[in-house]
Amino acid sequence: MGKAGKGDEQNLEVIYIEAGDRGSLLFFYLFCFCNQSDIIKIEMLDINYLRENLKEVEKALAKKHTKFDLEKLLKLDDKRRDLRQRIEDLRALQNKLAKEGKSASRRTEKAVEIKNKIKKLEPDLASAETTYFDQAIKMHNIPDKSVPSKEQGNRIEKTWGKPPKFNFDIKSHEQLGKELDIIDIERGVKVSGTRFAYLKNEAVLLEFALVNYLIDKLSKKSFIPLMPPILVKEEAMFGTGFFPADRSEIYEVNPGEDSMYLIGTAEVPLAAYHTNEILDEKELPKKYWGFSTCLRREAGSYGQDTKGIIRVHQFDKIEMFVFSKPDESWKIFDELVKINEEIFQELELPFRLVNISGGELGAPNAKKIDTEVWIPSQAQYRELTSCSNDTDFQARRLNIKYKPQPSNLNPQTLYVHTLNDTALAVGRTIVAILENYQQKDGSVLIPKVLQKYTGFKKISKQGQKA
RNA sequence: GGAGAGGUCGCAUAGUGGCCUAGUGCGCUUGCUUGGAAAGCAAGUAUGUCCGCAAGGGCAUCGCGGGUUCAAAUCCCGCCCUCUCCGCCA
Repeated sequence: MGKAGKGDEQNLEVIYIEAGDRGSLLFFYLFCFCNQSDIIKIEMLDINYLRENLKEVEKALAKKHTKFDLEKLLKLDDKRRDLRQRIEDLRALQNKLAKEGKSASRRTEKAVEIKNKIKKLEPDLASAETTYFDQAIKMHNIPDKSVPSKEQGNRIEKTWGKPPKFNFDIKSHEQLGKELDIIDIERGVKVSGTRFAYLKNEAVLLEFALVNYLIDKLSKKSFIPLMPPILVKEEAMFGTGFFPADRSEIYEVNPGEDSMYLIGTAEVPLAAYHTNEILDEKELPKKYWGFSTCLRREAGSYGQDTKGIIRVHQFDKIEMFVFSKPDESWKIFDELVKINEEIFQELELPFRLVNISGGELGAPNAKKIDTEVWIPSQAQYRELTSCSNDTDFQARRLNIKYKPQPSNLNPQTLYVHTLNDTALAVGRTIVAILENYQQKDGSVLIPKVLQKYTGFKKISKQGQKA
């Protein structure tokens, strides 16, 4: 139910329609109110940490493209804290009186007075919570020290391999796809509209070969395989940070009826897998990989990548997702990037690692390393995979914790850290293979590591397998 | 799509306005006992937040949110979720 919808036009519209259907404006207000108070309980950020490290946090957030008024946030916190304390004191008194009064079994003037005082203060607290929440929800994760600022821009951390040299006029993947009869964009558009395509013949086999190659690879690294649902509830979208920020990217199914959302990445159901759980420390880090079809509206990207299948509404992806202890997450981050490197080294595709600057970092990310692979027809490196450490940002919203083992006297639960990393964006990898492995005669060789999975070594014009 | 049932501590259950500061059983932890184990016995067994050096204490949470009341797990309203049966179906 419109949980993350506060201040979101699209969502308000949905609510309004529903309210109209039932012909009640009152319903509309009730609906909105329930909306917020439900999630308002989530502590989206560590306000005490922020309070104690204000300067540091300010400095880190300055790397970002958005400005944050931390002073205001702290003031709003002070206000709700104060009101909460006053109400709690009154309640303590009320509870005491109720206990004393049970024998008397009758109302006293003092009890009524306290009751009324509380009733008067409660709306104030509710609005203070709401104001605080509205401010807090806009906060981004705090970028790591190693993240370049917006001004510095993305930083290339490493380059591997060299772009291939061709002694003939190269073709783009859409050209190759059409001539080899393995990618059918025209009919994709006919059936589903722009940014849809059919894979056909060897491209289909190549897709499954890539997937199988990766399953083998990840199985050796003790990841737990998951086939997640691709339709999720709003809580999952909110918890992973896609709502409210990237709402326009998400397909909604039967608005107002089912209000389900199609995932743009398996990250969403993988992250939400442990929602509201306290994990056993001994099991951490918990590493998963999930295969899913991903659906994205690509709203506002009209001019970009209009040709080919680099940017489409639907594609398949294998995503790695890790729940870790806070002090291990950066080590795991490096391990994940290492896997990205290994994969492209084995596929023998030239790539570079890019440390994404604060200017482009998503709200949940503390750091992000993209792996960009050389795309010959564009004569540039393009993003194929993306590894992020979201630290406790998602864990807070999804309420995923663990209890530290050395059960000292007062073992408090802590939020886990979450990391997500594309293991394989199947469509874009096919693009990279087609273009980098193309031959003068218009055929395409298959990377050695994949040949045992495809069963053929070459895709050629007649559709003959070599 | 039609008809019903239900959501209480990790699990299972009790609880229909104040003896609930949520009982009991199981599980788990620790201790006693033992050559060791089992059994037995004893104690403990949630989360959040606030105050406090700590010990400890306040408040909230019985699916969620409102309402009634001096007092709500319990009564009223709305919502969410789960399950069962019938129908349809890969």
